[in-house]
Amino acid sequence: MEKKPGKSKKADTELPLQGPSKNYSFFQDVWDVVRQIPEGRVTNYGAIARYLGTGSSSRMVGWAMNASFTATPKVPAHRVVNRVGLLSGKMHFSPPEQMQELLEREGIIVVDDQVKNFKELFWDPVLELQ
DNA sequence: AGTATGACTCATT
DNA sequence: AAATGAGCCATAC
Repeated sequence: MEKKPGKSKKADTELPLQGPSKNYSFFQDVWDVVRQIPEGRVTNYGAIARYLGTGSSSRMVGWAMNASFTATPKVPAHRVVNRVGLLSGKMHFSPPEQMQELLEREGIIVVDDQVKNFKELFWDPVLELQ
């Protein structure tokens, strides 16, 4: 990935919302949301980011997941996939297959690292959590 | 201190 | 419709 300093589009359409940076509670907030994902359901990074008001910082949700392994109580990080239902974070599990295994244990079908029936299993915190 | 790199996503080409 | 570019911002080097 390249780094580009010049900003051109979309900057003025950004919403101010709450202050995201230097909030260490951001990780905690992410974990709290993830802990509320029901068994057998999944969500994605963008939805969590939107729910927390950080809109376009879905990457940071990924970082929060990366740190979630050390979190207590445990965070069901395996229930967070990318926007098309792909298990993009499986390589970060102890054995990478663990993520799929955990999902299948909850009745979720995974084929080719992708959650089947993703659209119906999708749990949107913005809608479900209010 | 500056560059690079992501468990991402969206708009534009 | 696939590929590219561009924001995002905490860590790593």
